[in-house]
Amino acid sequence: MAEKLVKEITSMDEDFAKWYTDIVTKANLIDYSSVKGCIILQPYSYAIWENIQKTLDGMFKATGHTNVYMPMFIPESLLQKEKDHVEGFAPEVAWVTIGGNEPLAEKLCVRPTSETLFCEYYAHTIQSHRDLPKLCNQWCSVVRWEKTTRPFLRSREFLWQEGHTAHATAEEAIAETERMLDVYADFCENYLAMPVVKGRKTESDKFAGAEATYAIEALMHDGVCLQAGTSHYFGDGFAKAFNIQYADKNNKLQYVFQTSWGVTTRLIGAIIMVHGDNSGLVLPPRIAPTQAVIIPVAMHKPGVLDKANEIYEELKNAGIRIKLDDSDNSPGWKYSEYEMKGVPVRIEIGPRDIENGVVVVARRDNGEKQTLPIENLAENIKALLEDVQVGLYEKAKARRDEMTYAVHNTDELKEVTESKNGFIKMMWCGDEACEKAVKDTYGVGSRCIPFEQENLGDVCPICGRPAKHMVMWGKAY
RNA sequence: CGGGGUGUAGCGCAGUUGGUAGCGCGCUUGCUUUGGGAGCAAGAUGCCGCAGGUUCGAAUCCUGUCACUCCGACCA
Repeated sequence: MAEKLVKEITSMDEDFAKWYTDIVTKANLIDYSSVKGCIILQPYSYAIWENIQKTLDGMFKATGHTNVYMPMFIPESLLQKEKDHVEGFAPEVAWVTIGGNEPLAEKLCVRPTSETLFCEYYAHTIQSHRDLPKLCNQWCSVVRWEKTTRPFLRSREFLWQEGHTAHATAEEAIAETERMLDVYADFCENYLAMPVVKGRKTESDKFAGAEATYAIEALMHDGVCLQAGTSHYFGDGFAKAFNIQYADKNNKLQYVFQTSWGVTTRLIGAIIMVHGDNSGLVLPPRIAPTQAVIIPVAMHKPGVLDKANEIYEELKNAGIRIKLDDSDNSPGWKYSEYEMKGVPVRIEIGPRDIENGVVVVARRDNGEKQTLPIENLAENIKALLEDVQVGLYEKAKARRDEMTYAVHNTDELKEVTESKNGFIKMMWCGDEACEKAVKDTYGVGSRCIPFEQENLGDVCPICGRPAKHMVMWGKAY
């Protein structure tokens, strides 16, 4: 009854946008709230976020960072201290102007990001070179009043983490910026099974107030690019605007050098669009709230539920995030439900299996079914989860590579941009006019200047002047 | 911010020339079922997005408005 299964969600090849919104609602990831662009994270997507949080938080702590919490309100005067920063964010800031029944003397911005708050804090607490480096992180939500919104990818309020650090030297701050980008790339590849391209943003695409912005870029199933995380180097620009100074070893006052870096619940959108298929979500085992689900078949028959519970206990004790669904829905219903929810492994157990001392195991990534002995099941399931994790990464990487096109001249650029989506590698002279021309004429923007450069020619295909970098171009969410 | 689409039961949708609201799924109860979204029976559920207007009478026609959604331009 394959027809009946796919009827539930739109085919990703027919209408990718519809497929995406079908999944976020039908896999019970989100619900829409009554405020545009503000989504309800249902238990299932929040559980994914908690796993992301837990893992990343461990990685931040391992690199010496500590968590803090800043207020969610920023006085207008504080936000305005750094000119580029306020200009970049002003168009999408939400303001609080009334407290209780009284108009406020100074309006308060609902944080779109917390650089200014951290700067105020650092100005208060950094006095000596002994106070450095200052390595802080914050888990919170921020608000950006977006005009067009999409669940996870662009909402008006979203959850994220923002790291903010202050260092004695520029070199140290730059090293921090790069280190945290590496942490993000490591996390995306090893936990989310999502290959990323590390690179630097062009001048026009930098974070408001940054001296340099680094990013990891991922490619979605439809060939559209997604910025999955950013890491910014601020130089001493914010320090000068907020007067963050320390006394160095010679008792001379110096400005600090700062960084910030963040990833958001957008990563959940990325997981959906990198791994999902026409049966629904597909979750990498290392991030899946439920790694394996046990579905008892004919569970009213004697011994079935007992055996299912026995297996449940064994797998749970082995450290597998396991769920036993003994609800009275039919087995077929459950198969579809957990496929929709992307649970990596399904374990079926019925009277026939019990008789033979086996279970039927199906993997979500490729649909393969196999029969495994109940003996040593935990070991086998663990190995299988590992297989799925690696398999998902390999599959995503192969697809990304397949959808990455090296372009050497404008004819090729025209041909590629008119016929397909994907990453486009092409040389660039470094002039913003050429960057804009690519965007205006061919509809693709610069995603980043990858750290891993290739030489695809000596000149910029747009203007013919000497090429400076290979740039990754593409359409983006 | 431009262009389209949609608002009717929890969800998905019908609703004819205007006559006072229906179907499927889901939900509740009971029995039978259970290896790919089970069957039968009996139930419950409506500010027809909101506000005006036309009319004896509006889910239906008119005006306004709000929300959601998709496609573009801009942004995590």
